[in-house]
Amino acid sequence: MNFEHNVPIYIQVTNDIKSNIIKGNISLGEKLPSARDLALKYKINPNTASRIYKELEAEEICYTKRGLGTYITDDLQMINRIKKDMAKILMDSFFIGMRDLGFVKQELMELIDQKYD
Amino acid sequence: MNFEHNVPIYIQVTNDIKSNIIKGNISLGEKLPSARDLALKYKINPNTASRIYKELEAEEICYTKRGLGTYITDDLQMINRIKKDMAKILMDSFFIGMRDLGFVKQELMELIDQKYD
Amino acid sequence: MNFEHNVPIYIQVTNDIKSNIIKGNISLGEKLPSARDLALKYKINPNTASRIYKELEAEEICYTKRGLGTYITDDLQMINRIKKDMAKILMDSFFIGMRDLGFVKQELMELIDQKYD
Amino acid sequence: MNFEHNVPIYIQVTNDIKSNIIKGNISLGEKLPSARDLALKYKINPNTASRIYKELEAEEICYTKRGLGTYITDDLQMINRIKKDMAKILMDSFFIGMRDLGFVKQELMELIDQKYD
DNA sequence: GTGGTCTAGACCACT
DNA sequence: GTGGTCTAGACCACC
Repeated sequence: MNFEHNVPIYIQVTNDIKSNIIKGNISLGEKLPSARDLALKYKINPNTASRIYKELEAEEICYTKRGLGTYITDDLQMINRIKKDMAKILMDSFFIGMRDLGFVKQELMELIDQKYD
Repeated sequence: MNFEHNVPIYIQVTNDIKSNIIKGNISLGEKLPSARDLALKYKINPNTASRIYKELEAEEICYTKRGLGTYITDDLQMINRIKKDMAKILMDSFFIGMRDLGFVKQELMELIDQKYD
Repeated sequence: MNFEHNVPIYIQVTNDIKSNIIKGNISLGEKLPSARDLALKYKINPNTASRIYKELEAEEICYTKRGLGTYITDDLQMINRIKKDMAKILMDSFFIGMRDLGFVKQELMELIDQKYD
Repeated sequence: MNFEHNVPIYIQVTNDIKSNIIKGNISLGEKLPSARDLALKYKINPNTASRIYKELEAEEICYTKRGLGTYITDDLQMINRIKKDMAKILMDSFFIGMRDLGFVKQELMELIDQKYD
């Protein structure tokens, strides 16, 4: 994974994991790699890896069994919730930003058409 | 203007000024307020105001006449350039983000429809 | 039994066993299940079960007969001792905590009244 | 401040700050010491101090102005909220614990009386 | 000067 | 072996 400058690594990895959950690459209830292994996988510091799991825990996406590891929540609604949340953030900044630039509905439709050609 | 947490004030004000240029609220060649007045207008620190003008100058959106003040470039193409640049940044993060969340073209079209109802 | 996150399982089970002794669900001199059976009963790791008996032994609440199993002490004063110890710990953290929050005697009395309605 | 063993320093300091807010030693809207100064005051590592402010932010007790410092929320209801939250945690563990030990209402009343003599 | 992030490494409790 | 906490120190962006 190549990290963007200007946006914290722990945010980028957190989002990557969330995307993988949404896309089904990671299943509900699944055990995540240990913080140390996650650090190796993404070539980051183990402390940063811990922070990522802490972040995911704060969002109730995973939980931790002491001494055993970190697991994805098996709450069925969680996936929809984070998909909705992440989409909302993306859409809000996009639509508000484009509106401020003077774009109207028709133009946005055309931009999407171009994008998918 | 209400500032977002987590995104630098100087970026937010810079974008606000750019939007106003694009929307025609600020005209080509127009004189901008002094850094001190800008600070009062946006209720920000004067140092931050200076930085905003530095930023706008670096992007060749305005220029300084010594002893007279800061003026918007009167280059007609500038407006299209910044509109295109800002739109590109918004679209890239939007489309990449939504694609990572598994959204496809059809769904994006529907979201726009909903948004404009 | 549902375990609290953030508090060690071995502490929670230890307290549960102590409570059962105090409430008379477990009698003086009674034989406790083997560590393996305790693990099954509470759905915990056998190592954790061993640790629980070690803990109880350290507090002189039970003792081990080699080859026979683990037995509750038949010291009559033990029950009062652990009841008093556990109550003291609960009360100290409660009273100190509530005092730090600015609660006074009268308010505590009222809270208890509400609690028992 | 003397720290308890077994409970994270950052939790203890967080609670200390919360108590001070509740008791009125810290006012709404007040600027908190910089993370570095907090570290000096409590004789802890600056990183631990940062973590404390992050914790308080997550609970919406304070917020941070970039480059300026950390400030107590000026939400009037915040004080009642955290007072209620902290009291609830204390009371739950107290009442459940005491009930498990077989104490009844009358006995709790008497214990409070003794405590305040 | 202020907070934010990241790395490095140590120690501990829990399973 | 697993996560949790803490220290130490560095670098950066922001005001």
